[in-house]
Order: sequence, then structure tokens, then C-alpha cells
Amino acid sequence: MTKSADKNGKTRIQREKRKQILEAALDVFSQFGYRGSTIDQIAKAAGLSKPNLLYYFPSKDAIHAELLSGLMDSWLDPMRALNADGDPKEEILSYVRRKLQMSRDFPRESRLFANEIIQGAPRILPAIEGELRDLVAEKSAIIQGWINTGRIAPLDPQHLLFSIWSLTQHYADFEVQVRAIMPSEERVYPRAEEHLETLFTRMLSV
Amino acid sequence: MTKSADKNGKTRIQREKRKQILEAALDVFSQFGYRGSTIDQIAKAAGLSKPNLLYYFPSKDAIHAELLSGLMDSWLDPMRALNADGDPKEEILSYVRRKLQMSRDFPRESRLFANEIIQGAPRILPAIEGELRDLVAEKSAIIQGWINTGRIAPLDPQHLLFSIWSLTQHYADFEVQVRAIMPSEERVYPRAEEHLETLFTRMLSV
DNA sequence: GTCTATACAAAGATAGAC
DNA sequence: GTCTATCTTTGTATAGAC
Repeated sequence: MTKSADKNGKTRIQREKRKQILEAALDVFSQFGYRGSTIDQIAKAAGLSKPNLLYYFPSKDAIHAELLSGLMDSWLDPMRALNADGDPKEEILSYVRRKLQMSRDFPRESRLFANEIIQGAPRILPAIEGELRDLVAEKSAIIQGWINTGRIAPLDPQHLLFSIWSLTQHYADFEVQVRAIMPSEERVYPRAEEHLETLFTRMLSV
Repeated sequence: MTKSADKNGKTRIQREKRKQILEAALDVFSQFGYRGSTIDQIAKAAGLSKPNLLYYFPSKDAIHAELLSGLMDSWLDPMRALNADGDPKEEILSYVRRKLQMSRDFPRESRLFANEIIQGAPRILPAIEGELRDLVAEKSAIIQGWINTGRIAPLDPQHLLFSIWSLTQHYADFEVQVRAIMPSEERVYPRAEEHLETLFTRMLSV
């Protein structure tokens, strides 16, 4: 036994190369979108030749699909953590903070999704209509419960979730614009966090 | 005088054809992004052949550039209307309403910009660093003035503007996602307006 | 596993007939 | 002004040597 392949038939080397390619592909796809990106660009970014890259992935589409499906899960984690038994205001504020951290720490992932959704979500509509939709229904119910018992001020729960997404993702998706307007401001995120904390505190107070 | 060309050397027919092409191009570019769109697609959408379209515009790039520059101006109108002498809370709420109307009435334009900015604003960075930046500086100063005189609750004015943009544009840019989550809800915009009105009223109250 | 060479298709743009 | 035909470039993907 010289190759010690795992159950998927992949050697360690193969798994590492694939990871390295996905990392480069994330760089490229998140900036130029699917159609705007070329295999050559990705290969160059990964330090490989084009045919060599295609030895590890069957096609450009396969790379993109794997990126998207791999991300969908972790992308929803901050929302999954919203806990019905916690303190309502603190739960929502924590969610906002986690989501803002995602924008700060994973801006490329955010832009990959944004590109996909703006262009009509051709590749992830099923996941949106499934997983995401169910999760939103579940968490909306929790929020509505908090409103009904008077623990937070009344608000449309679904639109509240949209507000959280848009306010936080904006800093990743429109980063170029934010930076163009605040070029001297290196502390964008600490300021943003403060701002959103103020905003949601006022929004939720009965 | 048979052709009655205007000062730009364009006949009426030419202006109308160009308009018709731009309309089709907006459809296509806003959905697929610059690279994802083809001249063929645009030509077909405009009811023309590819070479015929290229009789009216020198290149794909020229069409895209004209769309963007033509839109930049009207896109900033809602912000320009923010009036230092009006009632602060009403001024900001009106701005939010105007911006939400833009998302409702011109979602393609919103997505055209979003595509451009997410991808690093390769073609409109100068306008963002110029016009937009200046306008933000001017309006931030007005908002700061309102805060200083205690007419609205304290907030970071620049981040407040970002919040207004993100909350309103979300309904156009992520329309597919919104619709996937609220498929039965045909009254998205009236609800959104109510929600944002509530949100900003609480946010600005001293 | 990695490379060079190449097949093949799509897309931007032009030539020239009508 | 509009069309058919064509040129050229770019980009996806494969063949086959090493």
C-alpha cells in the first residue's frame, strides 16, 4: 500500500491540490463572476498549468459547483445559531455580529454568493428554495414568538432577517465602494459594528 | 435638408435605434454581467442582427459604458434631494422611500451597478471616487449638523448612508432570493416600505 | 502527474454585397 | 442600413508524450 487513498479514492496529494485550486478559484470567481473567470486565470493563480488543473477537476463548472455547495452550509451557520431560549435582543445582536464577522473574514465568499444571486441564482436556486427558505421560516417563527410575548418591539420577522443580511453583507459585497468613500478609514469594521449595534438596539427596544 | 441630423450628427432614427439597443442591453447586462453577456444576446433582444447592432455602437464596451454613465446621474438623484432645510426625520425617511421606489421601479439598473461594484468597479471607480464621494461628504455634513443640534439621535452619518443603500437596494439586487423566500407574497414592496419606515423612525428618534 | 500541442466552440469585430 | 460571410481571438477541453 503506497498511495493510501481514502474512501473517495483520493490521495493526500490530490486532496491538497484540489484545496489549493479551490482557494485560487474563490479568488477569481468572487471577483469576476462565473462567466468572467477563465480556467487560465484560476490555473495561474494556483500555480498550475491549465491542463494540469483539469486533471484535478473535470471542468470549470465542477470547480464552481464545489465552491458553492461547500460554502452554502457554513454560510448559514450564523443564522442556525439563533437560539429561541436565549435573550431575544442579545440573540439578534449576536447574529448581527457573527454575520458582520463573516463579511470581514470571508468577503470573497460573500461576493461569490452575491454574484450568483444577482445573476438569478442559476446554480443555487434549489438550495435557496429549500434549506434557506426552511431556515428562514423556522427563525421567523422564533422572532414572532418574541414579539408576541412583548420581549422585542414589533417588526416583520422576515424583513428583519433581510435587513440583517443586507446591512452586514454590504460591507463585503460593496467593499470597493465603501473604501472609495472612506479611504482614510482603516477601521471600517469596528465602526460598522458600533453603528449596527446602535441601530439594532434602537430597533428592537419596546 | 433631408436627414435633419441633430448637433451630434445623429438622425432621429439613429437615436431611436440606439435607445432600443440600450434598453435591450440593460436587460442582458443587468442579468449576466458584462462578461457574461454577448453581443448576440443583446442583438437578439433588440430584434437586430449582430453586425447591424455594431453599426450603431462601435463595440460591446461602448454600449456598456454608455449605459453606466447615463445611469450614474439619475441614480444619485434621490440623495441629491436630501435637503438641509427640511425636517430631518422626514428628509431621511423621504430619501429611504425614494430609494426603495428606485429598487422597485428600476431593479435592472440597480443590478447593473451592483454587478459592476461587486466586481471591483473596473469601469466606474472614478465616478465613485469623485461624484459619489463628494455627495456623501456633503450629505454627511448635513446629517451631522442635525445630530449636533439634537434633531435626530446620534449615528455615524456615513454608515447611516450605507445602511440606507443596502437596505433598499437589497430588494432589487437580491430579488431572486427575496422571491424564493416569500413566493406567496406579492406585496413585497408595500411591506418593505412599512418595515423600513418603522426601522428608521426608531433609529432616528432621540 | 505534468507538460506541449491541438482540437473545437464561442464571441468580438470587420468586409463587402445588396 | 441591413445582411451574409468571414477573420481573429479567446477560452474550454482533450490527446498524447514524457
